[in-house]
Amino acid sequence: MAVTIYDIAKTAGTSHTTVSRALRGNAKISVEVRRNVQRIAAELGYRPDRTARMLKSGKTHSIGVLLPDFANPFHTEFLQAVQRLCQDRGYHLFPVDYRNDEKLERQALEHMLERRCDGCIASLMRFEPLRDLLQEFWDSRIPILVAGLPEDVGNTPVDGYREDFSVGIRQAIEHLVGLGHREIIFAGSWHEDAGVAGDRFEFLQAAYRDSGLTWSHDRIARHWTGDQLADGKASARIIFDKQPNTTAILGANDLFCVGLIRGLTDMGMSIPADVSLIGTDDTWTARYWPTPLTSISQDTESQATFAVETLLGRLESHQWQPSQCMTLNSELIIRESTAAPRTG
Amino acid sequence: MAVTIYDIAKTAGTSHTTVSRALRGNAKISVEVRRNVQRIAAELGYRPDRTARMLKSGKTHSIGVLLPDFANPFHTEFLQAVQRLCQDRGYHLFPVDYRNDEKLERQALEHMLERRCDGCIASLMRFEPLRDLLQEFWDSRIPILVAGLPEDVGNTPVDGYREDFSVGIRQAIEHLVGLGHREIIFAGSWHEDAGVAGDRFEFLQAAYRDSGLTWSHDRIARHWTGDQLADGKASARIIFDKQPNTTAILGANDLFCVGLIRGLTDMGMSIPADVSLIGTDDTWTARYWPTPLTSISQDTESQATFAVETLLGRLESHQWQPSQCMTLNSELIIRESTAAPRTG
DNA sequence: CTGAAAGCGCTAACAG
DNA sequence: CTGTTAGCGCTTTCAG
Repeated sequence: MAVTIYDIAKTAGTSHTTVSRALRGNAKISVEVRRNVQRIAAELGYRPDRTARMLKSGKTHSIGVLLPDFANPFHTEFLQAVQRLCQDRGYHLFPVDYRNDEKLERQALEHMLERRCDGCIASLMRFEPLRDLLQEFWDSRIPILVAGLPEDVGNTPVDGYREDFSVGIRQAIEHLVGLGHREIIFAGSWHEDAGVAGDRFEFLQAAYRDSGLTWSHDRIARHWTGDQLADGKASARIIFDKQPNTTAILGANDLFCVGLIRGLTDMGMSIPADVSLIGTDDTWTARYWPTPLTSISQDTESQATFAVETLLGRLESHQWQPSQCMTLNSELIIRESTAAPRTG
Repeated sequence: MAVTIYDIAKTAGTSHTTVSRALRGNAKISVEVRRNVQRIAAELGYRPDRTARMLKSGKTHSIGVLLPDFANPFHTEFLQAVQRLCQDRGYHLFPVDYRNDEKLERQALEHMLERRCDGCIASLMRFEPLRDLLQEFWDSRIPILVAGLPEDVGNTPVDGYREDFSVGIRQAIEHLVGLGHREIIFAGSWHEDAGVAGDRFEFLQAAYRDSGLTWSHDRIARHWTGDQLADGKASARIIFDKQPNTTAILGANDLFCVGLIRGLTDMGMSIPADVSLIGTDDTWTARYWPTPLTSISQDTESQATFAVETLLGRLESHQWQPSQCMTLNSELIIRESTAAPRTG
């Protein structure tokens, strides 16, 4: 059916090996033979079969990128950054959206193992139940880099990075307290026992205390169905039903915030007049929102750079010793969604 | 390195053929042998090598999905819809974001050919310069389905669908004229000679005339750099510099509208008090925006369904006769971004 | 029901 | 510089 190097070899009157070499230009081949082969290949409409190449060479030149939700601008911005970095290095991306579904998440990881991706970058919901697969990646010598790696990975050998939200959260709380807020809620949509969000609570707690606020678990409003927009919208009511005195909210991610704003608006509240809001991630939604969102910013570009460099570094140097984890800083960007609370 | 069926065969004391059969469950294999093989495979941590499977069987079980911009919710919503439909049918998606870059677009298409995708769904910038590749897909018996197929595909054999914007645009113009608008601009960010947008102009023109408005090319404001958000933002000023009497704008896509709103807001204009705005695509941004956008809605779900059904239909039935093109209707959804123009 | 043998399209020693 | 030979890991006839 499709034309192969054998077809080219036949019409060129040479061996398929020569064709293979001529087409890729590495080896020493006489100029005329090369040109002739290339001409014939073009005439015949030859396309190399990558699946064959992969099998033979054991390299797929592809990096799997596992993300929870392509609808979330944070993840697509990250993906685009990764893509820009990879394409110059000759790697193709194999992006997978597991849509906040743990079953799909696991399947996707297994799929990457079976597809023999050269490497993998993954933003996981929960680290814990995937330890076995992560170990398998390591054993198969497929470097995998995990975004939002929890503090305690135990003896599971993985690379990764983690946001240090302590700074950003502290700045956020101080900013709000400075404006006069006392009733601040941290709201978001995450899985009950997600590791990442857990980390933030300690920072939160510390930040609250250091700013002279009393801490209690009521300060956290979690609502999870897997749909960030809907969860955000629903949260508006939930928060004010339980804590009617709330004057400021920290939203766990920008997509959730979009939903939250919708919910608040529907309740007749406006931002920042009735309630102050701080987003997290600082995606285009935060920047372009009619009332631009004050946000705790993650540096997507740095994350992507670290991820790609670490991954390709491992790939190209075959270093399999220590696993790396980088900590990145977060920072508060003040815009217009925060203001002094309504008095009285 | 990795464990193969030969390794399993050896420890199971059988042939690799039997192992292959036992593992997939299709062929007739005695229950005990099958169980034994499966147990050993699990113990050894066997993972089938998909690249080998692909090469041997000639099927990759993957559908390439080529899209211009993952940052645009319209495209990711489509992608997620396609994914939902494909996963039940046993196909994996291979999504590629060509980031509005014609060079990357072409490369990606070639890559799918070389990766031997079973099929392909593509939303292209311009049809014209890709005719040769589209023909190649057809010749290679790789069904490809093009979103936003132009009216005139000549003799290039491709499947596709196209939005019929005439209805939506007519409704939009009538809606605006009904509210009292006379100075309506169609604004967007598209490549100079993109085929799709061209279609809309005729509808536009007809719709303008039928509503008793005078038509001229000044009614169209095109600004293209490839970044929808930035283009939208910049367009606000451009539009009012040229046409200060504008009272309503039709935005070519939702991401562009987000930018446009930003630009308008920066100029101190509010929606719909100072200017009415109608979006296109009706993504979550339109629905969740603080002032929910009146939108010309494309039915993403229908598009995805048609795309997947047509593609898999071809794949499974090996029908290579007539190429199909479906026309889908658009419809105006009225929300809060449109109102009567300021009098005087 | 099971095994032996062939080969998917390509790359990579190893000889010439 | 070029050709011969041998697989990569798997599926698939074709005989037992």
